Amino acid sequence: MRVKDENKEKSIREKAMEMIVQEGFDGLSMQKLALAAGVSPATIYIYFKNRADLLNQLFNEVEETFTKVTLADFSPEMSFKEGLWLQWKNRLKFIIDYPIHYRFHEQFRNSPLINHSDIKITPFKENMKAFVQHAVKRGEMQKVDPEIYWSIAFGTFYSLVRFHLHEKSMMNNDFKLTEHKMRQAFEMMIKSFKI
Amino acid sequence: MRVKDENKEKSIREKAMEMIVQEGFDGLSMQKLALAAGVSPATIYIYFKNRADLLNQLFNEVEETFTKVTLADFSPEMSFKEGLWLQWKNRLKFIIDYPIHYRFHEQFRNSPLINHSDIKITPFKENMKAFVQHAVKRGEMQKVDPEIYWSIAFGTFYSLVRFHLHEKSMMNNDFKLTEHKMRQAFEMMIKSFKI
DNA sequence: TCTATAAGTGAATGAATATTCATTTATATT
DNA sequence: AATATAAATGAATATTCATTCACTTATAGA
Repeated sequence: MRVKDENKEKSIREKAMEMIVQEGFDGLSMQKLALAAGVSPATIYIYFKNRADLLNQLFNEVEETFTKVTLADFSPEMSFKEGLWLQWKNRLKFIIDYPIHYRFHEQFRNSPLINHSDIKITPFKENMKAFVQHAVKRGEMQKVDPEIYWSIAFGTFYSLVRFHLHEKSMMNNDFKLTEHKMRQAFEMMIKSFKI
Repeated sequence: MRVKDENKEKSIREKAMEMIVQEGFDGLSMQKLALAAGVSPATIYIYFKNRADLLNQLFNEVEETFTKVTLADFSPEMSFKEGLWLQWKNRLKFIIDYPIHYRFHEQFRNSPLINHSDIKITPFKENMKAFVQHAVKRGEMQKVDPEIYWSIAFGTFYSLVRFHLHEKSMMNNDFKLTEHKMRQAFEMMIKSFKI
């Protein structure tokens, strides 16, 4: 039998994400996508059940990559400060290495599509839960509702990223959120957790 | 001459926002909108130049309301802590009083449409700039790049809101981010600014 | 080399899309 | 009451849409 050309699927996935990032969800039509990916419209339906399935698969792909990058070198036993800083660095790495993934993800999670989608659960939450439990046990932080320290630790980070994305264009490669500035923000933020 | 029926425009605006919040940008078609608003498709084009103009006008309307609510009772001369807390309360009020506006705004600002739109400048930034200048002069906070304290102060807030929106449904009226919990997060967050 | 089979296709389908236009309707002014 | 005028309309237009289908192509195993 004829063998599957993996470049085809990859091309479809890549172009789809690019189109969505550049033109939004209503900018993605199957025919335009097929054209951009150098493929027949019908071919898309070999790899994806339909348009919604394509979007869901893209989202899951992004989540997978995100989890992989973010958890690199991370261990729940790390000290609170060290672990959080690694998370910041990893997340920034993801944003820089996969800018289109990142923008697609931001767009998707703020859209109502997220409700209709069947998203896989990432191993992420459990990891972070254990991380905090260790930190509390060691007395490195107060015991408060998880959403509170989450919000301080990552809300600050993403807001910082956002500021840099809005001023300059990440796409034009002038996305320079220096480690120095990140560290400065981090050192201030981390004071929140002083007991 | 025949007089303009203001209910018609209001209905179009409201239904459009609802549809976008519920189904996303590609869920908004002019014909469905006309049907929902109880109006002929052609009527929409009396009030809006085209689809893009409609979206932009909606966004500007939201920004206007947002600015009004957020700056209520606010003065740049307030102490840093007091002023920030008022901002948190005002922003929460906006989210609770105008849930659809809020969700529309979140969706819009994360979409590529934001680049093509001609958005009016809000009096917001200048207000906040003055606010921080006063605080620095009074020695209530360190002098750092604005994006840093912005990120800590509001990144934390919006992240907290987001947590509550994802768990429960704001639409179902069980959006209960209590002032107590907000205050708890605020007290931790504000420690970042201790000199 | 032949064959079975899944990959891949271009053209077609009917539904939905944004926008326009000739026409009707309501009202402020005369 | 008559008129001028802009609001409002329903139907029509030409595109574009997601998806399907009958067909062709490539290749693994015989």
